[in-house]
Amino acid sequence: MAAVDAHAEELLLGLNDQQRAAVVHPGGPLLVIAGAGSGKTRVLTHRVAWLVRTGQASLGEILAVTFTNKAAAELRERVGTLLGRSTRGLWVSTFHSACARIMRVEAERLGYTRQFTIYDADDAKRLVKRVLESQGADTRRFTPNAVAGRISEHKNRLRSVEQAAEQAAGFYDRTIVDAYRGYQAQLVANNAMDFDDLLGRTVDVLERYPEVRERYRNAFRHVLVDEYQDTNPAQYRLLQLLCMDDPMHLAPRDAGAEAHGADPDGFGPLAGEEPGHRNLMVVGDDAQSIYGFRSADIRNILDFEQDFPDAEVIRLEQNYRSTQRILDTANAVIANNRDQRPKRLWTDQGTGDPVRVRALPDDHVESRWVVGEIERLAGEGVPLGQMAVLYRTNGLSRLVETALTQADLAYQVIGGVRFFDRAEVKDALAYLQWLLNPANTVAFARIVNRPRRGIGDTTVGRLLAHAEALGVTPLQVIDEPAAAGLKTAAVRSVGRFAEQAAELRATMEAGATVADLLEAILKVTGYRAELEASSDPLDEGRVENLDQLHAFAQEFDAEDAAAYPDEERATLRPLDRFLQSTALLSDADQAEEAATGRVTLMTLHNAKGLEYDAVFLVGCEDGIFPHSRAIDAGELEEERRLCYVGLTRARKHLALTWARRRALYGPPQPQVPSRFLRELPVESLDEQSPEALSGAVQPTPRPRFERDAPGARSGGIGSIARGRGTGAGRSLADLGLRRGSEIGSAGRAAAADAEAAPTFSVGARVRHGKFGEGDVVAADDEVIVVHFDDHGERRLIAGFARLEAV
DNA sequence: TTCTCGGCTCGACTT
DNA sequence: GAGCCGAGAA
Repeated sequence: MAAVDAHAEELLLGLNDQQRAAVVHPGGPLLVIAGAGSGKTRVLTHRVAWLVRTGQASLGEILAVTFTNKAAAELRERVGTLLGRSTRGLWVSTFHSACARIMRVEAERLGYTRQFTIYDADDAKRLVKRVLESQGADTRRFTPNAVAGRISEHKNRLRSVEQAAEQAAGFYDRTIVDAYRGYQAQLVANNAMDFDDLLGRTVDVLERYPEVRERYRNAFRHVLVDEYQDTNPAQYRLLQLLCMDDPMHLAPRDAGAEAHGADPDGFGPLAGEEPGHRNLMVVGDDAQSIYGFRSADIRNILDFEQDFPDAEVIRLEQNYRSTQRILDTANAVIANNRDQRPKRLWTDQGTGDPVRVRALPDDHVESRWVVGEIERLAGEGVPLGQMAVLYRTNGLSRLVETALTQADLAYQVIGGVRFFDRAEVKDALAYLQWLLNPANTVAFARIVNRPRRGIGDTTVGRLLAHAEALGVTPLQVIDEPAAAGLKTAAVRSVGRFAEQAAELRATMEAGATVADLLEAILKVTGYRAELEASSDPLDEGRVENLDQLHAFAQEFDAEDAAAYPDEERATLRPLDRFLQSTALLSDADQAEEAATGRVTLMTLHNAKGLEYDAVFLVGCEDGIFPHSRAIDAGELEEERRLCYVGLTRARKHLALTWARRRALYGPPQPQVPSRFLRELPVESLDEQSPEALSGAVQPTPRPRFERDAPGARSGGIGSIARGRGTGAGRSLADLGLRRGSEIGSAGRAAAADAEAAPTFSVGARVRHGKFGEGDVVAADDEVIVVHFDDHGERRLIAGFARLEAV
């Protein structure tokens, strides 16, 4: 280690032994298991500052990866404070932002231009839909949403189209692979990358081009990763490529037995050895791994020592946030998980108030109770900005918002419909995207008839087909619309659009600022005028949103003009950077600091990494939390970790509520308390809580088998049973199910493999979470009865009784 | 051919 | 409550 002067020693003041050990770690792979509230951000910031101050690395040689842009900004600021100087040159960003930045430089090697567009989930879905339609797939069975999800999973596991095709068995998988192939081709043709591509293509470019790999391996002498428990296989591979010895001979996670690097193009391994710096420090908590649905792999953190030989492991187990009662509660819940690293969190913050559980008669009363408690705590001096209401799904925020409004309390909602996801904002951004990247057909299709210009789906289809046939962009087609086979009316409409596009392109080429270009779009197209002339009261809000976007663009222009010129700036326009930053902003990035004096409402996922004096966890009902689809898919451990995340956000006050009746979609339904409530340790709860738990634990008796009159109860058992009857005589075993199989995981696997999947219906009802003891579900002509076992898990206990002539 | 309207279905978490 | 589809009007 370099000489440690007194100046550097200062950085170690106030750290506990474990934190200090992590900060001064001499080098090589390091895993810091950081329990909730154990000061991991401190460790990360001090580590970066330590590396710089002891001369082990300059700022420009450090890459720090965080989970959100906001966390990145915070990290950067705190490092700046510690060092007492500018942090220019330090790479601190999300995986996606870092990859986007690399791809802006390297994209041309892979057949994209530097102006490539980043597709968000919505854009991706639209493109998937178009591909499915063009391939003649049944989009009712293969919904764009589900298919996009499967494609995303392939990509996050770094499976190429070819690899996915090799593994595909059965009609279902093959349809997915066909969609994957078509979708990927369209992305390239559109000069666009989706979120997964940002990671995957960066891995590609590093694997295929030794000189590129060498450049980035040398550039980052130290790599630090926050929230490591939520990294996916693609991110894991990226870290291998950046840090480890001979990365081309290491097997990526989940790629099967074959080692990577055998590239058909002959790129790949260097002839000689590639020694890596191996300075990889990862920080995380396996108990807080909650992004499995995004293909995060908890094995990354559980298997770190095997993956990175002679790694050092440091545990941070002292919690500086919560009272002992809150920690006991969280510890008791997470103890029900099997797959985890054992740890004992402790605190010296004192016992604290008991945790409270309340059962309320319905969702309205629940909201009012929570708001009443917020008022009470506010009266005791807890600032509103130090209180949060958390829930599993965004839909639960509405009633709490209403109650807060009635009580005249200020609040902010994080998440829900993102600002950048609003239709009018996306329209405006799509204009910008298309002006910059005319190959972007998703943006083109979005804006060509918005505002209405008399260019309908038929015309758009012809234009796109014509462009594809010629191998040109839509921009090159609209100037001669007659060539695409359009009639006079459509020709005139498209002609007007072409004139507007030409005018806007001229404005862009003349070097207009982003804000001015945006303004030109809204004016030239008549977009704003139409909204302003509208009688729809919602359109007023839309105009406001566009004004807000304009203000955002102005702010961007000002900051961008003042920024330090570097290599990236030399080759990219401000508009490029603007679109990139808007594409990668997330909900959590909008969260304002607590000091703003407003109650915060958000999902449990968005609450990761935050803390509040008082936390209310509402909607603790089976089917909501844990979510019915998670129960169905056998993802209870992840739901439990989500619960752990929620509980550990609280410093002093923690309350959990459930409603006996709740109207979520449609009329109010009776609810059952969350199974997680039963895992809370009674010793930590107040005296009223047990009552709230004993409420309705007994399963409600239900008819064992009912067959409704057609249409009497949509989604009911009757509707599932109707219309089946092919594949007679199949047993549970034929369906890949056994007595005691968990509904959903096995059922889904069976459905995926079976050629006869269209008639497979186990879980159709289960997935909606509205079934109970004694319910009957039909699988082809088999009938399966649902029972609760001792653990309260829903399982298939018996499969019998041929269902004849339904 | 485009647009509007009523009836239908379908509902997680997110870079 | 929002998005999609088909029917019918412009």
